[in-house]
Amino acid sequence: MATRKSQTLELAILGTLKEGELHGYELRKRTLALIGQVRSLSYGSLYPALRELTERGYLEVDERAALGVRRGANPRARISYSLTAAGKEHLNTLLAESGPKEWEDDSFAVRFALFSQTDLRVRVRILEGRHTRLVERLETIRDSLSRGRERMDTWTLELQRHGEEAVEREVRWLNELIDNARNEEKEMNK
Amino acid sequence: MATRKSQTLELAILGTLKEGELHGYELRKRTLALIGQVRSLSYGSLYPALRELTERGYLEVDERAALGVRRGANPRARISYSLTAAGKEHLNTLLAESGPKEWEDDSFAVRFALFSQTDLRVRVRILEGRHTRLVERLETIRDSLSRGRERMDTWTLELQRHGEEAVEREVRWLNELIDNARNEEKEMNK
DNA sequence: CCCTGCTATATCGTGGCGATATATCGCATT
DNA sequence: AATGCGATATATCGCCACGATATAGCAGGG
Repeated sequence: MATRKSQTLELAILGTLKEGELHGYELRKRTLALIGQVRSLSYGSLYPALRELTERGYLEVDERAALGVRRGANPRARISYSLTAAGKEHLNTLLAESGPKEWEDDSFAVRFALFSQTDLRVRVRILEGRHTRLVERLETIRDSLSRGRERMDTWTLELQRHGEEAVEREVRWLNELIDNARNEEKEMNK
Repeated sequence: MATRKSQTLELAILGTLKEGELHGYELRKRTLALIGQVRSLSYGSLYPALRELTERGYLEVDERAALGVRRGANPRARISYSLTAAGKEHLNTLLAESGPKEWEDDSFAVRFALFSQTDLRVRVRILEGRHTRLVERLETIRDSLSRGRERMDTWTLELQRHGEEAVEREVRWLNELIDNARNEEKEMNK
């Protein structure tokens, strides 16, 4: 069954917190700066996630500030969160993964944004996986385009054509990144 | 407070059904063929939506088949849905709208896919709105890129740069479409 | 000096996704 | 002829994450 709760959000939070302690509001801004183009992040997801991560022992909160808020003293009192030792460990575990989930749209963006914290070999595997995933998608689109060439509506066709080009662009982009990463790998082995 | 239930899904269903009656399974395939690159559509959303649209009087079902299924006779018995008169009217109402909602990612894709059923003037308004929306997004990205030029992580920067180019591409695409539509408008007024 | 907008926390309703269940049909494989 | 897989077809269920909403202090511009 495994936690169906998106590890993506979990990873985004832990990865952002790697730099140092932050309060919720600032954390959200930073995370959105990382991946705001692709994902959204509302407080309705953030705060419950923070609470859960704290319960699991991956985060610790600034207790004094927290008490202040609970007493209703000041709604602007910042509650700072920071990674515990277990949290750092868990973050590294997540950063080492490179399964099929990692190359879906949402997850990939987060993984990519955290590449500077990611091992070179894992990086390459993720890029390659994403590449394969997109090539599959290209095939699907092209099948659909050639099968329904005449049956299909002009605008639907145009939309798919535009989508196809967008995927092609991303594939080319990935090719460059993979090349660079492979060269970097060779440099290291010298 | 006004149906918070995404009109997008509603419109996608009604728009697909415009062509003629369909059963759920086929309806899902067709709709995904239209906008599958951008949106997803699970049965967990589709069937409840079909039920609700039927209750609101916009759809009618093939009763005999429906009874057959309800009796558990044949789980593969097709239940066909078709637009009622009220449904067609409602579809036209939705197709005439061109508010700020219509140029968000999800909604725009659906509206675009249904352009052949959409009035030329509404088409232009939606394209222009989408254009404005994307230019805004470009500004946000560029701000973020120039503000944090040195502060930001290499990979985050690279991700945003790539995102920026994707948006630029879509803006150029829209420019072409808007030009074409404007010319078409002139042709008509001659 | 007010009032708009930003900082900052938090919860609530619910829509839609992904998983799951069930069962039939067609086609290939042995 | 049996087996078995994948596609067809319907439907529900748990629950996560979004968007809305509430509250309130603070800063700054007009």
